[in-house]
Amino acid sequence: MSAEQILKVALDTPLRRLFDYLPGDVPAAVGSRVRVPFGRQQLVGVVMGLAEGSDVPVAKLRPVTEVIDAEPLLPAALLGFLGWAASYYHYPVGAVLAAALPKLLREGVDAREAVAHWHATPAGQEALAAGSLGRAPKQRELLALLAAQGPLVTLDLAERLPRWREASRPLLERGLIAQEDVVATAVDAALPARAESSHTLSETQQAAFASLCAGLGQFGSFLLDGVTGSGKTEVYLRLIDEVLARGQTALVLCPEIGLTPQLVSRFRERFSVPIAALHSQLTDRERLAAWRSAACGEARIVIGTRSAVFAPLRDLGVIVVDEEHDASFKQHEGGFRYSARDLAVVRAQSTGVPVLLGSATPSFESLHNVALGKSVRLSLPRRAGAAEPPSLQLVDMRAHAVHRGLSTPLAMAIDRHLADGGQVLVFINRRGYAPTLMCSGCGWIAPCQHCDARMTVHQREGRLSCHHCGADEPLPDDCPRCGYKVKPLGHGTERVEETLAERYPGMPIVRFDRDAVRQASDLEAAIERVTSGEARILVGTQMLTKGHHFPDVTLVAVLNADQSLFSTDFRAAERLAQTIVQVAGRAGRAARAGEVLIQSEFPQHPLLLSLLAEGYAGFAKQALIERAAAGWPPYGRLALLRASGVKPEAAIDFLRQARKLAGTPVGVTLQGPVPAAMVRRAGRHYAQLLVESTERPLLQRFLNSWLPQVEQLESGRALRWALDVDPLEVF
DNA sequence: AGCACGCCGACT
DNA sequence: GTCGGCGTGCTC
Repeated sequence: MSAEQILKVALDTPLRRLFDYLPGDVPAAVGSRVRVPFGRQQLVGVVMGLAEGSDVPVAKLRPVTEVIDAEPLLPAALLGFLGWAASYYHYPVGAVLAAALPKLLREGVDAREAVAHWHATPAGQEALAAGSLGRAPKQRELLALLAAQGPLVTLDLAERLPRWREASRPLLERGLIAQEDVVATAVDAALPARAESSHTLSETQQAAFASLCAGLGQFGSFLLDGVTGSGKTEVYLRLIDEVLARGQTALVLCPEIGLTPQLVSRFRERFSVPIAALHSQLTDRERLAAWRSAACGEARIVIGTRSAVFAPLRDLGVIVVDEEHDASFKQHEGGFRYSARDLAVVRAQSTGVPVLLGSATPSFESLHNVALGKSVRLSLPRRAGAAEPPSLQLVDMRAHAVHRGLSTPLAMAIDRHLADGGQVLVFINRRGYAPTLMCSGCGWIAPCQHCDARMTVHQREGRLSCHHCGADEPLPDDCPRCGYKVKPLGHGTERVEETLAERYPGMPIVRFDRDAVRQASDLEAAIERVTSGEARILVGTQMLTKGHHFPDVTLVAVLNADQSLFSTDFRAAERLAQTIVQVAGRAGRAARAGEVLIQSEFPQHPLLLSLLAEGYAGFAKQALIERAAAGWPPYGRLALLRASGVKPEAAIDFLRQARKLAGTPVGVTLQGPVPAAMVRRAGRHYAQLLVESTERPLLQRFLNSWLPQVEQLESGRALRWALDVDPLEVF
């Protein structure tokens, strides 16, 4: 053992460096949490490394207060992965660790489950032998039980001796029994029984499954490209069963399971092993329990949203990312901005296990990786059973009368499908009654006081609300400028629901949007109304494009496809195509073929034409050629420096100085700074500076040298700024 | 980020 | 006469 070692500790501060500490009385291992003095406070940090010396003068070093974990909390592999994530996203490693750990662990609670064990003390044994406690039968019974069979855990006691807790108190006080916290150690799970499945795999499912099985035990990236209803989940389940049989565990990432408990219940039905679910609706205690369960090897499957990519599974054997195209895998605000999908691939690579990305509408990144040979594409082209794929058709809104947002052909199609007993799904990506409130006299439009945005009309609530900052005010009757009557302009889900209710009196309608569906139970109730056949018309937003199948829906109507057609963002077309294909996939699961009508003012738009003519794959091929020509991702690599300040010019000024610091780097282009698409949001002024490169290493090298300088800028102190590596949106 | 210290207005 | 506003400076 060498001379005293210096501990390199990661702390949850915005400072992008480690802090050096002298060891305390107890040695600390890399990966363990320590409590350390930091200024005037005590913080919990993680030991990232041990060193012989320190660049900091010895006099400034302080000893750690306490070593919290006797064994490393984070195994070396996970710690290395987190460190990689910190460097790739240029975010302080201490803050990355904080994002990866449950709050209670961040605060220093024991990472291991302490289970109370009760036993009879020698004094208790004597008292029992002496026959005392004659007048306290309950106490005597408890003492006898513990003397004969102890130590027993709380759970066992509760089972064997109801109301034992009361009896335990006097015994405890008199020292006749004692309680000892025993910490649960690693669980060595027995190999589970093979899961039974009533499904027979189709030929293509079988082929995909076979390829995946052959890939187990080593890194490999697979794209499971299957249309809605083609049975992707069944392939996941089979693969995971295989992994479990090898004594390994599985990590499944999916978008927003809080609102979609179906996936978790499907896993629970299939597998007998413990499953931990990690999502945003857990309490701190539940999150800690799930984390512990994964860490000790008890949970064999972890299913979770974005942040579950950091879950500490033991013997990880496979990572599955369901709906990998989904934007919710990218954290794009707040602190640590990362892509859980991309990190899943990195984690799989460093762990040496396969990663399976599934989607009916793969992200362009994933398609590109297939083209580069970095990923293997497994296609499930056919729907399970005999169902026909839905037919997509455009409705030219300029060529037909449009009444309250519904064109005549669309309205007639709805009539027809309802008359035939089908269900109709109406998709409009806008909640509220109308996106605008306008004065019919002077043209005044209700603005948000804090954003460069219009207030959305919520008629039923009688409110105006801003969907960007949450501002909320009463709905006025008259124009505040000229006093003339105001009226809602445009259509949202609430208004479409009203229109349909008037057109089809008595026809039950369900609305799916954030206003109508606030929690999981609302969603389940709404889905139940649809699947039971009670509801005939579904109106909703994005919420309708995710996860749920409505087999009796025979018509899908897309009301406003045009919004994204002319967006300045390079990813808008990809998004629109994914949305249309996903919502179209909700229909016609059963014997009846689904019909999909898309209203557009621009039916000649190349994007829509290629999507209709060649489907998502053909559209993607075309759009990828355009991306390549423009140098956008996945061909180029981006980072976006965003800044916001209360003063209008502060953000731009800061970014100008940041750009000046950059000089003229090789292989890297800077664009801007420019005001953000929405300059003012929630009272702050936003601007951004785009950094582009054709090569990821060049971009990384530049950021490594540039960011420390940006950090030193005086002008950055008074405002908020953040770097977004691989941003999803660049407007 | 916290959490100090540090100098100028309205209150018991 | 104090309580407290948030400006700037530091944290191994």
